[in-house]
Amino acid sequence: MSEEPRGGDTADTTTAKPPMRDALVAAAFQLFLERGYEQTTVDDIVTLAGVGRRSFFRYFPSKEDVVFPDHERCLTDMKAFLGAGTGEEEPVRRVCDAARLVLRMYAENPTFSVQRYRLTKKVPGLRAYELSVVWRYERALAEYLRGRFAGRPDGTLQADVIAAAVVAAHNNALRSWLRSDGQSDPDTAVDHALGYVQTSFGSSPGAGDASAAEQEDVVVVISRRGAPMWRVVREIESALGPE
Amino acid sequence: MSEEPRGGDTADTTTAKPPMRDALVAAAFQLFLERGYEQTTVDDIVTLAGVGRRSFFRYFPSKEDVVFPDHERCLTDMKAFLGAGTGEEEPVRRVCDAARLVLRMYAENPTFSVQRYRLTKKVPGLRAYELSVVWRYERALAEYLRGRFAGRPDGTLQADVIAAAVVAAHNNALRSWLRSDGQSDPDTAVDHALGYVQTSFGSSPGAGDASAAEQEDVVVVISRRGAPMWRVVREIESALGPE
DNA sequence: CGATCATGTGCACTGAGTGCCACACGTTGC
DNA sequence: GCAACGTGTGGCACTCAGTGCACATGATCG
Repeated sequence: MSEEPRGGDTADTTTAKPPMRDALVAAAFQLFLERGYEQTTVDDIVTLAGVGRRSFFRYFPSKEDVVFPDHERCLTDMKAFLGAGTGEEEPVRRVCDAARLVLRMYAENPTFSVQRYRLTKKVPGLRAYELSVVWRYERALAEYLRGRFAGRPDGTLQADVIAAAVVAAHNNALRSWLRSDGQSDPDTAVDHALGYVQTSFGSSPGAGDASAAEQEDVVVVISRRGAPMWRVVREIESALGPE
Repeated sequence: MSEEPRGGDTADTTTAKPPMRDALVAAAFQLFLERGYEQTTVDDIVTLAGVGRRSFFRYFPSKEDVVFPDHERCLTDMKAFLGAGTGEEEPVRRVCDAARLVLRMYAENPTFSVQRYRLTKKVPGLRAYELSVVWRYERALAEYLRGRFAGRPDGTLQADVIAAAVVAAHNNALRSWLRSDGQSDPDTAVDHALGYVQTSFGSSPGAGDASAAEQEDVVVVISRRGAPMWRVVREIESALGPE
């Protein structure tokens, strides 16, 4: 695999630390692909990488972590992105943009992402671990939305549901891209999927995004006699657009 | 795991239970509660239960499984419920009803559910395992919706998103009930949460359920010029009434 | 020079999970 | 009665993931 795409040892502060870490990832994936994940022991990895067994667990807290080497950084980036807002953005749109950060990470190394996808699809243990990774993204989005929806009735409920919907839509598009071996265009697929979520939860998906703007904006408003007026107003408000 | 032969020979699937399995669950929870999950070894459990170590793994494929002894049966029930429909039901409403089966299982043993909730909240390993359990429910709902949405454009996308939203809403209500030590009313909370999902995805939540019928029947319909007509029709149809 | 710190290694240990075999039963058949 | 069975159970012995601890190196700093 790619032994060390980043050239200089004197690189930026974020990512240029460990040569050994990358060597372990490369050795691990080589063995995983040629003989399977469960058939590969940590000892096999470290002997191929030429390092001590103890060093493996210094870089990766578990054997599964070597399969997702960059998710920790991506989660940090997502939290930073969500925390860097002015607090005036449309919340649903904001979490959709945050989800796109994950797609960007996958799209940076298509071949690596596809290989990992095939692994996680086959190995139940890796699928379970991936779930816990995805769950942390979802929690980050939900926590952000909870903050933005504070005071709103059912704020935490809406935050949890929308976060789950955003993650599901993102993963749906991401998986279809991975299934195409990275041949299709991931960005338009994710835009389309997230557009569906935005329309479902009553915010116009467009506003600067031409591809999604023309697709669908249908919300049916029927108010039964006796329905609380504050709810009618809220639905209309949220249906009409970005706050 | 479940050695239940398909098709009830005696009573239905709930009551044909090995005594040893229950003894193991009881012993395990006693130790988990008094000294913690990670501080309890499988040897501790089997010695307290008075059985051999090997028998533990005969009934539970892993140590985590003893914490969720009845989810396998519940998942089977959910799949059976989804498969038993006539194919004419309103799909979103159907998966909401399926999700209520999970709530029912939790509500059957409130004290047990609350104890387990406290455990999973504290132990990261159990949280991860719970995620894989919840994921299987979500996949069951999504697969059902994919079948119902077959042929529809973006059918799988809508299926995945709605399934995720239903699970998130259900879990939101379930957790608030668990946090109240089982004192609040779980059914109304779940009805309310699922009602939010149903309105978000364009189907009236009421229709036969009196408690939910009077609470909210407000759907705002705004159709942008150029929106596909089939979607407008579908939204109006589903918003207007019982399937 | 010694002191400190960071990074990598070796070793022994715990504990989960598995494979294999033996034993205790209950039943059926002769 | 005994023999042949299938089933549930217990008892090792083993692999492997993960941890704690001590030790070795090298660099920097006083």
